Amino acid sequence: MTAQDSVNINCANCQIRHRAVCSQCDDAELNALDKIKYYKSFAAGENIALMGDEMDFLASVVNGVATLSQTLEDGRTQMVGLLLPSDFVGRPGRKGVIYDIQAKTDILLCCFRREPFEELMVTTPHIVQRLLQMTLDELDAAREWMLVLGRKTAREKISSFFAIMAQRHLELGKLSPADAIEFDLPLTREGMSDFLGLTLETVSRQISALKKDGVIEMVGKRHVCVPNLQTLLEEAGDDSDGGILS
Amino acid sequence: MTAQDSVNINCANCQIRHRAVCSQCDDAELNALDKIKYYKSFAAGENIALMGDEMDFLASVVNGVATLSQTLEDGRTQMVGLLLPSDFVGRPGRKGVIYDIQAKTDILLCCFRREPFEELMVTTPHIVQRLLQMTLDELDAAREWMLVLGRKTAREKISSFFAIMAQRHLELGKLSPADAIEFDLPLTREGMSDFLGLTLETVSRQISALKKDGVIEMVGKRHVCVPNLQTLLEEAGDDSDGGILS
DNA sequence: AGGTTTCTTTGACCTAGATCAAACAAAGTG
DNA sequence: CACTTTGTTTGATCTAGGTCAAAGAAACCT
Repeated sequence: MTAQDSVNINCANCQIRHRAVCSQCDDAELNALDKIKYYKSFAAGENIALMGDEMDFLASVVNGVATLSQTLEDGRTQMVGLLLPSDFVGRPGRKGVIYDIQAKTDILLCCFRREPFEELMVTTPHIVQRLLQMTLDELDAAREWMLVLGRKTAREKISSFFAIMAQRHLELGKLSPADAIEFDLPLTREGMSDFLGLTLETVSRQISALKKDGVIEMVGKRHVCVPNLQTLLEEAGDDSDGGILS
Repeated sequence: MTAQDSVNINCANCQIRHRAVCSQCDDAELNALDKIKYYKSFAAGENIALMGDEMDFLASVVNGVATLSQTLEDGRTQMVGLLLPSDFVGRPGRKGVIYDIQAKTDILLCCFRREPFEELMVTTPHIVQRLLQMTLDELDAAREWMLVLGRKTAREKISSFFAIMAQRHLELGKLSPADAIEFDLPLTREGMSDFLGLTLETVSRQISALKKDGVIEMVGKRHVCVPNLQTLLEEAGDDSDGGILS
């Protein structure tokens, strides 16, 4: 199932070229990155790395979805990051992995060998600068999520999650904000519960409730339609601006 | 009350010199920073900046404690950052403030004028590199905190908070890990409740419970003594390693 | 010293969401 | 195609932590 082969991408026509860690690089810098990169794919459900592992590469998500999560001894788990296309995987300067990193869909990574990448970081300011921007965005997103986890109700949590997915979709897509937005959920009910600090039963119940109230429509169990983003944002308590989450 | 005057610090004998954003700078770079810096102090309770403000400086906390927090329309608030000495304040590249930043104790900031600082970031890799490290640390801390907010019980939350404060104190101080650790809480019960996603009543009750169970001792309402860090860590559910939080 | 104001503790009660349980639905397997 | 596995929904019940209320206890006035 790992479509590890038949990968045929070059930076010039790469879909994440303008958002990823390489987005501020000039041709020479891109060339240097190209020399140390390789593609690697994982099937849905596969672990990319587990807590305690050593990871000898850093990577950009080209397509697909992965998650970062932490688990307590008794099994309670909290997702702490959702990695979407163009997001960066791994921490420069630290081989040891401190989260479980799991592919939630089939996923393709553009991997950089750690050693040479870290050397490039010293000599190539554009990479460090972009990485800093991306990390600051992730930090803002994490803080936005702390508000959700700490203070929102179950209904607001679910609404916030849908709102983020919808807005992500808006950014990437070509839709106008007034249109209905449709997308597939990248997570199961359990995945959402781990993201939101809820049980999967509560997730299911709240989705049913939002459906009943016409805030969302569902086609099957994974496909969501948001007829009115503003309504959803109000349910999320975000109101005016809408959450950030990079 | 603002001890704005009588500030007499130079980088050579600055207490946060080895941890702050300037810690990797050589003499020339430090000199450049020195030219664009000034000190500014705030009294306990004073707002350093509010959401929506424009901040025309970036800064390092020299001493004292400040918090970042977010508030929903109906007043529910969640603290999303605790700024301690050497921590960086403000986001390079974005003037607009998206959190409320409040001094919780009297605090002294080493401020850099935004424009020249951002120019220095382009020409001085050591600054960007250090800022990236610090931001990655903050991101790890934020993620650690997401686990606390999303999955821990009230008792575990309070224990986690005390554990972090205790460990912070260990790092800075000269104590051996086996000793009893003493420190002052930088937050009121309400402050802790905003940090932990609890009500202040629950915070108070859980502190009483931990006291009764001998996990902590209190002298007055602000001074904490942790006779055995390991016990506290077990209460926090962190067990083995203990939370990160930069 | 008396009087505010701010912070903290404790009690009584209630509710949002967890837990336990069961049925259902879809997808993969031999 | 029956059969297991995995994910989802819904119901019944329970409980951790929230809410409401009131009484301390410091700190800060004047």
